[in-house]
Amino acid sequence: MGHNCCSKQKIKKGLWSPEEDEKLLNHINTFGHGSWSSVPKLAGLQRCGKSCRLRWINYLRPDLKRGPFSEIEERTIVDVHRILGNKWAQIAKHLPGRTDNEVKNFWNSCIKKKLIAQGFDPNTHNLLPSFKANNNNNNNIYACNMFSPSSFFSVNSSHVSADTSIDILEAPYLTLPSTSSPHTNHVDISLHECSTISTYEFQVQEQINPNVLTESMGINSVPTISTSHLYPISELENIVNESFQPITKSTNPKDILQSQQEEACEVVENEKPSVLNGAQTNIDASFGSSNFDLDFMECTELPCGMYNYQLSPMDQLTWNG
DNA sequence: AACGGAGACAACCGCTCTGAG
DNA sequence: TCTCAGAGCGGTTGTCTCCGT
Repeated sequence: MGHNCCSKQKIKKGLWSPEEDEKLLNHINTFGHGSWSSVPKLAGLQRCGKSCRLRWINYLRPDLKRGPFSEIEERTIVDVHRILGNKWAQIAKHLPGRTDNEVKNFWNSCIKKKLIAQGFDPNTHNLLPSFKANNNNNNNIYACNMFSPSSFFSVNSSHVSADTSIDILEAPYLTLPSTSSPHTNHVDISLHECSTISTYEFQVQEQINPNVLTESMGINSVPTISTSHLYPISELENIVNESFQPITKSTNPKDILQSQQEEACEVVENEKPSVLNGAQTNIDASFGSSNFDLDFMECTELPCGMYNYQLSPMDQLTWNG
């Protein structure tokens, strides 16, 4: 199919010469681009309007930031991608001076490989099967799906017997337990949301409503929820079995992600105030040190973000260059 | 020095969306 | 409501550079 403008006339393709760049730049600086289809003719270029537009957006625009991506930008890309998928234009909106094309290239050439190297599926951000298999041999780390497809449930190893093995790999959401328990032979339980950036630690309280948690993340924020609860080790397996219940309606990753996004959107609309206040929920969220980007949340239809850079398991992984 | 592979980046292609008529 | 052109987006391909052999 292609675009008609190129087939109608003799159009140059391939890399742009400095002279062409100068012509386009001068024209747009003087007249603006107006209708892109008319730009080539007015600027004296043997290019199609589409090509001119692309050249301007990806290369000539004065507000572009050139050079390598910073670590923060990498984190941002990974985190937003985890929620939105290959929505490069949307992702790029959260990276001032970067274009969708640039983000896309960076993802394909760099981040994707890093994620794979760390055992994550770059499409779903879930653990790769081989990586899961390895973790199944580790009794102290359990992976599950929460809002993010890639999450870790970890148990303090100093308290857990070697035969405590609960496979909750396929649980798409985390449901907090509603039962209270006697406080003997306690172990500490913490829940670490394991993306490349995020760590969640949920506090389980006595009368907690067993609502599905769909707390999500934001960009450039360092909010923390430092929480813990004590359970008797004898009940650990029961607690986990009760607490991590798959409620997925589809095993298709796309369906799961979509439903998660829709649910996240509902949380934004309905529960953001209560989550932020911590008054009507049993989660005590602290945003004291956060520069959480609410614009981002609204724009990407996400609920409030809660994660901690320092504690993220993925942060402890090395990004092989 | 020549060659080939890998990586990074630029640009194109094909499709969808949107707004005007 | 339909059609069409323009704009925008994501996937893919092309090109260049670097590096190892």
